[in-house]
Amino acid sequence: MKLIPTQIKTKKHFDTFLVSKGFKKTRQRDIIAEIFFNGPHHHYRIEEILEHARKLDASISYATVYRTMMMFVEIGFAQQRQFGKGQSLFEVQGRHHHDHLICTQCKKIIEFENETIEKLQAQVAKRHGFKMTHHKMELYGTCVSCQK
Amino acid sequence: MKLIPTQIKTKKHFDTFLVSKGFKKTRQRDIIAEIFFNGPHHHYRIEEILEHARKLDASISYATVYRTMMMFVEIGFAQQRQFGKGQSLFEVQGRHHHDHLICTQCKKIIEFENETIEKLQAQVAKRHGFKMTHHKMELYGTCVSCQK
DNA sequence: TTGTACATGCATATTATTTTCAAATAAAAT
DNA sequence: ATTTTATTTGAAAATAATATGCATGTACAA
Ligand SMILES: [Mn+2]
Ligand SMILES: [Mn+2]
Ligand SMILES: [Zn+2]
Ligand SMILES: [Zn+2]
Repeated sequence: MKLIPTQIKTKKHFDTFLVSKGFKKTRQRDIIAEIFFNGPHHHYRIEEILEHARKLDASISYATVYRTMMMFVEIGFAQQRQFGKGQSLFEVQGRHHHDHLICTQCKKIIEFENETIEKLQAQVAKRHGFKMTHHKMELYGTCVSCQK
Repeated sequence: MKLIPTQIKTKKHFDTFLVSKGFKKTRQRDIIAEIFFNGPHHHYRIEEILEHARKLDASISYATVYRTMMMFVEIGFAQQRQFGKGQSLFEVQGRHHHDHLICTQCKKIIEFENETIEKLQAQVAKRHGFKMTHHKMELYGTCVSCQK
């Protein structure tokens, strides 16, 4: 069993993708990709990308951010996640698989990996005859700072 | 460490609850509770309850089913779940804790428990200083029959 | 019975997402 | 550089799920 280390998707990859598939490089896509791929954290709402984008170009619309994020997902450059209710969050594709710890108070998100749990999940699926494609594991609670 | 076996909530409990809290016993609540607590499976959409309810009383409204299900959740008689997108599913509260295997093809839901995974999840949370309140674990894939 | 607070049904509001379409524009063709 | 064209955009509207306001109806206590 070998693991091909999945390449982390970057803005440069996206630029290349656009050209190679005959899509157009636009000011809007450039700004959105810059924020999404090189921004300070890993879990963006469409609204947050929009806010940041508008600081660079006040005319950018929600629809364009929406469509660009959907394109990222479509072409495998982003993962779309739903934690609880509320809006979807998007994160860059290609980093190591991980799950999430979520503070219900301050909404802080901590990523973690646990190989043992992953193996047990695969076992459970197999035991029920499932061909597992993916899973979702979220641990909810209060983070250290919110406990004070 | 002892476990007080949580009592499975029943329609009878609900009837008692209504009386004890001064809420009214109505034809609508009776029908909805009957379907929810004594129906043939464990994961109901509001729309499904509504359909069944209307066979017994054609005038029952979506709003009433909605509010009744919300009441069940509010008073701890139901759990509300969101698998992927789409509508919420509701299941009776008080059965043993479990997680879910979901067939992405036929939407079949299989429940499972895995004590080892639960312990490891608690460990992960603790290691990050989290006071974990609950978690969500869903394994997605194709079930036996859908693999043929 | 009758009074009244609670519950219901209908309509409408919210929230997040998705699509439509005329106008704008990137990139190819002159 | 100018024209052509197909793609992309922004604004608005459509959709989908959830949630609420309000006039009317009803359970149930008096
Ligand atoms: Mn993440
Ligand atoms: Mn279940
Ligand atoms: Zn916190
Ligand atoms: Zn299936």
